[in-house]
Formats: sequence, C-alpha cells, structure tokens
Amino acid sequence: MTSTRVLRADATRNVNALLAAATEVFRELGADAPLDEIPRRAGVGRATLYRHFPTREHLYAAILQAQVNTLVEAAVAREDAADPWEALLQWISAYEEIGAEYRGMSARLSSALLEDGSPVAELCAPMKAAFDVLFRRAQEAAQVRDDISSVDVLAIVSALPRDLNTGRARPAHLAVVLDGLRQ
Amino acid sequence: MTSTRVLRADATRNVNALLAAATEVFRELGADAPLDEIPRRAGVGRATLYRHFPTREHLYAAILQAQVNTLVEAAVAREDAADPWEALLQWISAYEEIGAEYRGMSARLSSALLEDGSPVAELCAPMKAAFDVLFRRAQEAAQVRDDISSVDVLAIVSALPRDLNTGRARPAHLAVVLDGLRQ
DNA sequence: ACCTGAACACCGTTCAAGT
DNA sequence: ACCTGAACACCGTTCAAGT
Repeated sequence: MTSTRVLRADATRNVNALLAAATEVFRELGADAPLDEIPRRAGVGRATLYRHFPTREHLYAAILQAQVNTLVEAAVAREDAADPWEALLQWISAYEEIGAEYRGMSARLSSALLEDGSPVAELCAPMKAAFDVLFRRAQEAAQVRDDISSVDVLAIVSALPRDLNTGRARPAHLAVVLDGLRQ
Repeated sequence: MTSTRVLRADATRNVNALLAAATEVFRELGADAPLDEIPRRAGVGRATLYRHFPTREHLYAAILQAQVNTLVEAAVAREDAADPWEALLQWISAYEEIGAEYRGMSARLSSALLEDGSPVAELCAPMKAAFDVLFRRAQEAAQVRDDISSVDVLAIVSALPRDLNTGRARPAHLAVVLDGLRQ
C-alpha cells in the first residue's frame, strides 16, 4: 500500500528524479550499488533520499512496482484458462524475468517473498495472491504436486542462479524446476 | 591449492586464532558479518587479518575446507555404487548442508561455483570433479536428464532458499529439484 | 513542509614504524 | 619475517539550520 500523500511540487519533482536515478544506478551497478550515487545523480541532497525512501528496500519496491502490476494482471487474465498447467507455465516464464535488469535483485526478491513486513513483501502481496489462484487450480487439476506452496515456487524461481549478462535464469534450470513441479 | 608455506610460530598461532574467530563470527552474524570483528576477537591487529586472508573469500574458502574434503571422499566412495541415481541422491543430500551454519553462505557458494578464479571456486574444484563422476554415471544410466551439467546442479541446490533457523533447504524444495533432474 | 550540507559512525584497506 | 596502531577512504544515517 503506497500511501499517496499529497506532496509539495518540489517534493514530487525530487521523488521522480530520485526514482529515475535509482533505476539507472541499480541497472548499471546492480542492486548492491552504493545509495550515495542516487541523490548525487538526482541532483538533490543526501537526506532527501532518506526522507522519501527510508531504506534500500523502499527503493526496490518502488522500482519493481510496474512489473508487479503487470504480473498481477497477467495472472488474473489466465484464471480461467482451459489448461491450468499451461497457464502456470506461461505465467512463471514471465515472472522469471522480474528484476532481471538489476543484478542481484532477484535473489533479494526471493528472500523478501519468504519474509513479512518488508516493503518488497508488501508490494508483492497482491502478486502472491493472484498467482496462488493459478497455482491452486493446477493443483486441483492434479497437474502440480501438492507438497509445496505457491510462494515457495516463486521463491525458488527467483533464487535460481542468474546469467551475469542477461540477468535471466538459464532455461535448463527453469526446466528442472518446472518438471519437478509437475505431477 | 592452499600453499602451505612455512610460517613463523607466532604467525601460525595468529592464523589459527583468526580462523577460529572467523568461524565464530560468521556463525553468529552470518557470512556478511563485518570483518573487523574477527581480528578483534582473535586478539590481533587488523592488518594481520589482511596479510593472511586478503579477501573475505579467502576466509570462506579456509572455513569450508573441511566440509569440502568430506564431500570429495563421499563422492569417491560412491563412484561404483550399484544404483547411480541412489548414489546421486545421497550425495546431494549431504552436499545441501554445506555452509548451512553460516547464514548467507550457501548463496555465495552458489555464485562462486559458476565463476572462476575465486578462492572458493578453487577450493571447490576437486569437489566439482568428484561429483561430476557420479553425475555422468547417472546420466549414462539414463537416470538423469542430459540438458544440464553437474555444476549447474550444485549451483541450483546451493541457491535454494534457506530456512532462517536451520540454514537448510526445505525438503520439499529439494524434492522439486531432484524430481526435475530425474529422467 | 521540505530542503540542504555538514557531521558522525562504521568498516574495509593500506602504510609507516616497530620487533 | 611478521606484527601493530594509526590514517585514510567509503558510505549509510542523522541533525541543525535554512527557505
């Protein structure tokens, strides 16, 4: 729940500049990039970053927002698919790409998914819920093993080793997990 | 290849104290612990740490040494097992525990396995080779899919999300990967 | 209400001086 | 040959002073 308080015009401008800079910095230097660089590139004072984004995680959440929204929609669109397994496959293939352009991001996402209360966890809550619907349908159709939860699947996929250049999981790795999921 | 140069008596004493302290510190604070704490607990100067262990990775390698040796032996012992798949299962179950007592270590191990030249990568080379023998035997027996390499399997297993208390992979997660591996 | 630069704390790394 | 404490650099976080 990103509380959209009303901000003074200059504050809004700063927030936008900070987000643009953060996206750029994380893309270039990875999710572990020094935060310093962000207010520097945004042309604002250090403390302004901390006022708007108290922690690194708050920046991650803001940056991943759009992708998460898209994935929620993609899940909802597939809720009534004729073949639940096929719907699951397609959705996970799209999900696998989340955070791929920021080195180290998907590993952090994986951890956040299994925790509670972090900004990234809160951001992902609707996505978890939407995916869970797809997942249960496939389980009920006896296409997916039932000794594992939907969140676990997301966490495993995001934890897969990433190609250093593309940031994507290796297709064979994903195939192992998906085959292991199928019943 | 840990070059076992001859050290002056006080140097040997310091190295041992540093390793004992590092084990303790990483166990308590995880693999990301501040290095500072190590020379402090070992009762030596800061620079003495850096003389003997130029990077954090050198400490990791030294600390994981014993476990890696054990795993090499375990692999060799199973090379002629009657059932290659069973041998593989048993070995991976043992492997999964490596670094479990140091929070965040197995994720780092996973990355190191796919790189070259890092101290941890060098440490693991013999283990990779020993496991590869087991792995190929299972592939040749058509028990394991052949679109994936043995190192990939190690990297995937070490990348699996870890239980925050035990440091172990969840059994169901491991089961997904192993079932996905089987042909 | 929001901004800023300066100050502070933390920690990795190096170096000059010692034995 | 090896040790040490001091110095330096980097970076996250806070705060007093400004508009």
